[in-house]
Amino acid sequence: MSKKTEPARPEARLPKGLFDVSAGEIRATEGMLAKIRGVFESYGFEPLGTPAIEYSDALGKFLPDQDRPNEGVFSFKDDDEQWLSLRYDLTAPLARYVAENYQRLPKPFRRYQVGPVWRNEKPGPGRYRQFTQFDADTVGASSAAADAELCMLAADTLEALGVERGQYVVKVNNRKVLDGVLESIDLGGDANVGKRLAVLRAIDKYDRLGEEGVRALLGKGRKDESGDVTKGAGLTEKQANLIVDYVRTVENLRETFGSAPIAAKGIDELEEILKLARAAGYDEKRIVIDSSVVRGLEYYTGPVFEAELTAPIADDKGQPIRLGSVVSGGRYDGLIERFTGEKVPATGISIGVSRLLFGLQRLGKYGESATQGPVVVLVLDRDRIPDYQKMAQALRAANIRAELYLGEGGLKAQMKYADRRGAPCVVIQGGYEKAKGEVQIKDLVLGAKLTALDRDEYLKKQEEAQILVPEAQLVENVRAVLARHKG
RNA sequence: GCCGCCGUAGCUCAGCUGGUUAGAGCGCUUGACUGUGGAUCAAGAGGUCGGCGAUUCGAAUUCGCCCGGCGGUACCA
Repeated sequence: MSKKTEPARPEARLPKGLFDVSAGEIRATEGMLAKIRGVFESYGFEPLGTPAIEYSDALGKFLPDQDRPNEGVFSFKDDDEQWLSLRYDLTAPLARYVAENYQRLPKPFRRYQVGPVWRNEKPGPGRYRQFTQFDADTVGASSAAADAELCMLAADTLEALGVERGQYVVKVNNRKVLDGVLESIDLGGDANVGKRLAVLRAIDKYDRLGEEGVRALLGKGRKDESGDVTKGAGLTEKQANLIVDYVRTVENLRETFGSAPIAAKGIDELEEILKLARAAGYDEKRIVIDSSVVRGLEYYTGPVFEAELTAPIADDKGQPIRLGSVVSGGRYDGLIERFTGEKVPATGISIGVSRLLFGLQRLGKYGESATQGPVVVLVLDRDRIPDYQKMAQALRAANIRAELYLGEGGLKAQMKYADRRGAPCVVIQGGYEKAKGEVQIKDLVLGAKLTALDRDEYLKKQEEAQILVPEAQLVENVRAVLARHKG
């Protein structure tokens, strides 16, 4: 009876697709967010915050027939048996916000927003169940100028983050053109919804699969390297040819498809966006028309855009990585109408912050610069902790990151701790120094450079990295050490 | 979801066709060592061999199912 049953212990583990964020990553991300924010602010967008949780039906992911939300969103019921969901993007909450506050808002309403979003999907390479988006949207403007401006914003933002011209491209297309093309191969009408979606998905994969892959998807279907089969759209060869021709070239769009009124409208809009961008100095290396851009199938109604890094990116083993788009967006004129019944034009872009950061780091734009740790005040005499605390406080008062060693270890352990924290130097005051009213300041950065062969020599040299100063001059001497190792 | 590859210590891996108490390097803790990071030396901690079941006298090793990871693919607001 002496042996009690082990208490059931939870396993310390992280749900898949979610990640802890280290100090270095947080610093890198925050630096990046600050730059993005700066650009967005300069365009006049105002910040907005909305909660992570919304009613599922407001997000538009409620399945009325099944009485529960879409599987792709994390959902749960509140006390009133109402379905709530974690937001899966920042656009749906914006639509809700605008609809709810419509009378109060200046129109056009232009806001930016940054925050985590969640998707309950299988995680993959560069694909998580929580990730950060940084959005800018203009609500209440139907003009192509609003769309053009977002493309320019995307370009400016990437450049502000250090992506050079030629290392990125903003690609623009228009859903109306796509609709017109589909119509011109007799895929209009309700009967062809399935086929239309299949064709759009195939077009979207042109980048990755090339002409051959797309052709397979348009026709009978495609088998990938692992042997998995994707069903094709079942188009005739003639239809498929037209689609492939369309995707392959942006020339002669009007001649080929202009007879369809929707397509003509879309082409007008595309040309207008391009004209505005060119007038503002954004050339064809930065903003281009790309017929293969499709984007989300559910709500985009006109122009769609995406930006990608064109510079080659490789993983640790040197294998090239297909990063995908780092900015995406488009016009969604029907999203607010869902709530109000009134048509409100809107257009926006979304930066995939996590993915972009990954890409930037791969391109060497954003090293996780190991930030300098705090100055550590060592504890030699336990009963003199108040004195040590005072020294740490004096350093803080002088705007120097400093901490008292709070562990239990001996001097050696404390040195090791300071080393690991990346401390530039430590402050030491034992009985000898105290007696003379002095402190030792040991320069750890310099000390590390003096690693000699044998112990005696090492210890001797170590002393060179250590200065003895009057206690009253602690702050200025620490500051001198810090200055020595800046940058 | 589908297809493929992989699961042995904190990390990287070894363990031949089944055969005593499962190993190495790195890392970690302690000491040699003084009131001082590194190096060296010594000692130590750390493993349900992913889990369950089957075959067998005997399974880390063979087979089945499950779980997890990676990659591809599908879906993707």
